[in-house]
Amino acid sequence: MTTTEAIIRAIKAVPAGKVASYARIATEAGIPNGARQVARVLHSCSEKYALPWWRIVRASGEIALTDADGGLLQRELLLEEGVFFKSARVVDLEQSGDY
DNA sequence: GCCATGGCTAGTA
DNA sequence: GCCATGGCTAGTA
Repeated sequence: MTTTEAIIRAIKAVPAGKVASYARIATEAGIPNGARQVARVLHSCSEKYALPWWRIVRASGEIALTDADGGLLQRELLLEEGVFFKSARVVDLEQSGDY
């Protein structure tokens, strides 16, 4: 299994209504400091592998994408799943983080 | 705001 | 070199 495959599996394992950080996914995939690999996979493989890309946010809970770039859509998708927000672009990790 | 981090890939030799 | 990061620090209010 390649690291990319491991990352894909880790992303798919995040349940609806929850979010995970890039670092968390990287750790799950066995790449302790591989947050940027997760970013790369999301960028290039989301469509092909039907990844729940909207469930991945920054370690702070903040949505990484700009509103114009998809951040607005991400917020909508998360709200539909019942994810709690602390502010417009920041997920409440106490309630909706980890799993 | 800076910069270390790590695997992939386009593009050169 | 790229990438949808992360953690720490300086420096402002």
